[in-house]
Amino acid sequence: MGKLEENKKSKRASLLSTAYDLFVNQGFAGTTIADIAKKAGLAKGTFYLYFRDKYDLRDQLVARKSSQLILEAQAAVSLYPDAQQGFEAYLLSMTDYMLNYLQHNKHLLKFIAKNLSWGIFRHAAEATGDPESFAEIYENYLQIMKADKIECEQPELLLFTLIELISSTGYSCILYNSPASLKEYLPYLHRSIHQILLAFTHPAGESSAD
Amino acid sequence: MGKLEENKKSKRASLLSTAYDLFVNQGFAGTTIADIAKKAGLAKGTFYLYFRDKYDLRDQLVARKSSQLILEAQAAVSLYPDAQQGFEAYLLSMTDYMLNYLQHNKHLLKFIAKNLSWGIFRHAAEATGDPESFAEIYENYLQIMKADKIECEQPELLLFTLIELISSTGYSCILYNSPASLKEYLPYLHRSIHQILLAFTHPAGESSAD
Amino acid sequence: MGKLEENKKSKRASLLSTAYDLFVNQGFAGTTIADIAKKAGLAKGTFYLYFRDKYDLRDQLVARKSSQLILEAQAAVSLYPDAQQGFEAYLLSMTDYMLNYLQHNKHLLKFIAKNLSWGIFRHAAEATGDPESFAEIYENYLQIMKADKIECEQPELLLFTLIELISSTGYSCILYNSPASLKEYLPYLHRSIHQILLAFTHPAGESSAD
Amino acid sequence: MGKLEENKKSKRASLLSTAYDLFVNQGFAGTTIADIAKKAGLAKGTFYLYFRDKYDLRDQLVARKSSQLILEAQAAVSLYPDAQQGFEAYLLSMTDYMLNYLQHNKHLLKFIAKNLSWGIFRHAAEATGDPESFAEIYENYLQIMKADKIECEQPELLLFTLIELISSTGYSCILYNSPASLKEYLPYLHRSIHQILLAFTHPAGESSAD
DNA sequence: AATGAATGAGTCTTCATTCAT
DNA sequence: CATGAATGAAGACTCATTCAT
Repeated sequence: MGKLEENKKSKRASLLSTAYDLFVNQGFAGTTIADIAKKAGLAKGTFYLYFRDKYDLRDQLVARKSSQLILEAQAAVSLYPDAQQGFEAYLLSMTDYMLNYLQHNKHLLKFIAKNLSWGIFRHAAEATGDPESFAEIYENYLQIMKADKIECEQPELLLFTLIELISSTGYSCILYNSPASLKEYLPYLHRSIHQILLAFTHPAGESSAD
Repeated sequence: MGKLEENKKSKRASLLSTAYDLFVNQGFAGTTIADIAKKAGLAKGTFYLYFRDKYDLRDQLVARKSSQLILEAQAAVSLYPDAQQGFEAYLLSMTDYMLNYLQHNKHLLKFIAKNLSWGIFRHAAEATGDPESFAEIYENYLQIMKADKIECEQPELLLFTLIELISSTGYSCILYNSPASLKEYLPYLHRSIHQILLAFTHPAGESSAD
Repeated sequence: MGKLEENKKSKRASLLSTAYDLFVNQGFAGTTIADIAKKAGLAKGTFYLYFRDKYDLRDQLVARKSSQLILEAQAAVSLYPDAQQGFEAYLLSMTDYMLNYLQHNKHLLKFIAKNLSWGIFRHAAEATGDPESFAEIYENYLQIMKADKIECEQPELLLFTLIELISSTGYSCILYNSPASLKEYLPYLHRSIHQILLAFTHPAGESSAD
Repeated sequence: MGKLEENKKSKRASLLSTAYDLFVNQGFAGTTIADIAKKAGLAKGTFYLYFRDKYDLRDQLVARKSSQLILEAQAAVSLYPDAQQGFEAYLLSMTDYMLNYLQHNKHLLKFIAKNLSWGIFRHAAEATGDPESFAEIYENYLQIMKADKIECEQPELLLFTLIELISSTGYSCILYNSPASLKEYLPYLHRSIHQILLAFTHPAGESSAD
């Protein structure tokens, strides 16, 4: 019983991770269900016991991988002394960590960026095997904001703005080196993030910036 | 001779506009070369006389449509009294115009956003039937900046940053109403743009902002 | 024990009637074992405890439904004053009753007609849950013939001829209105039946017809 | 040009005859498009250039084969001295010829009988490569009737009745020997045909029979 | 230059059946 | 007896691309 449940879970996980490998190496369109099933050591028909279709699998994967990346970044960054300096330092460290990671995993970047959208992210993150992911990410984020005594009326919109900016500019710089390499662009991205923070927050003890 | 040249041009244009209609209504994957050729009144094989393949066509189309939208926005906005107030006012007007337009042309938004990248944009814009488009857009932009006596070391990076931010957040708000509707998000987008400007420019007679 | 036996019987019956509903509504090929089992509240594997395969089920069903229709017709018709007038009147009433019924149950017609054959009919009718059906039908038929003092050397061949004629022409008229509607064709069918009777029987006190 | 047209026609014919062989030997469901194409020496995709789908092919085939059988029978029978004796003799000869033929081509019988219906017959026969077939058959039939000076108000319904009776009883007798072998049943079928003729016709110089 | 018939690899999906629990 | 997860063969159909005409 417990055995069976576990078995199912492991098969699902196997399918998921196998598919990820293939998507990332051969592209979404270039990967067939047969490929996935075969490499996962399952029958093709079994695939459809776990996912409605190829697209269902993709969306779950995008949300899952995005969450993982952010969570990993949060975990790694929490150890940086720099990142302890406050909310902004934390955000910049996160940005650097993630973009650096993506620069070394261009396939992941391609996969995520082409398919990610805030909606899918929230929805799928909630509807999936890791329903806690998004909540966890958001909790961490709020907590650090609070620890720094930052007032922000729309923390979600701020996060959204940052994620969209970072991922879309990162996509272009890393994948096409256009209009600049990541290295060249990063300072400007940092400054932009700094400024956007000002647009959304009332730093402790001050009135609205600008 | 001139006739023949014209003939070719008109066929190419026909293919392009037909393909756009179909991509926008049935999606890229849902549109076949046969569909395009038939609707354009040409034989399937003829398609390959004008485009290397389906992807070539798409990329040219994305660049073309993006340019058109921006050029149209520039033209329209140049008539606004508001937009005459300076560089920032101009950018905000442009933003409003384009997002409003996209909100009423969601298919265009979908098509552009999924496939647009700064690289493709620059490259294809240059390599295409309207080779002047990108240059023209950029010229206008620089001119207005100059007219407002704004100093900016990296005007291209600024433009890039703005376009990426606007299009990626717009995509989510318009198409998914997530995390907020466009109407709700717009004030924050405006503020973000304002702040990003500060990050990139030295307004006349001042030292670096922040 | 008796309980258990009953249980099995009821499951079998449930499978049978569920399958019939589905076959009739979605067609034989359009119905899966999974559909049947699910709707019957049983597991897929259980199906195979009761039927050898999908075809076994179908054949049993065809025979069962055909028998039911004829038995029902016999029962209904036995109450008609008309049908008391003799063997021919009885056959014509039966014909009308059945064709009328099938006209209002086209799905049944389709299902039966496509799959019925005298062989399956006899065999399956005997091998099935209602092994008496065919015998019962045939008994009734013989009895009425006898009551009318009709001599017939090959009553089974007569019945066969009539059933085949009625069902195949009925199929076409009802389902396709081709070459005529049932209403238009019925008079001719009646006449044909009348004539076929003459071909097979020696009405009391006469020598061979024609 | 003429070459190409011919080429297409021969491919279509090849597909048709190949499919027939396979359907008849492996059954309709047991034959795949791949089988057909391969055996016809064409690519799988080519099949779909000539037929909408498997069912389209089947229907055309059924109509074609039925027509061929009848036309062949008409041609063969026209040489019989017996068949010159009049309309009834002609019909009986036709019946014998066709049933005899089918007894030696049980696969054809199976294929035709399971799928034939008067509607498909007329429609497909008209819509197909041999648009004259049905018309031709019917012409012959009318002509012989006329030559024998037979009056018949509904010649089409008569033909329909006969075809349905002959094919459905033949099916059972030949394929299942049930309720009798063809040999045993044939005399009764003859008598039935004779009688049905009487039901539909006013033989020259007489009033309605019976 | 233009055509469109031909290709055939590739796609997703279905489903009867088995078997470990 | 009953289950339903797993199977995997099988199938129909698509379509970007090529090439002989």
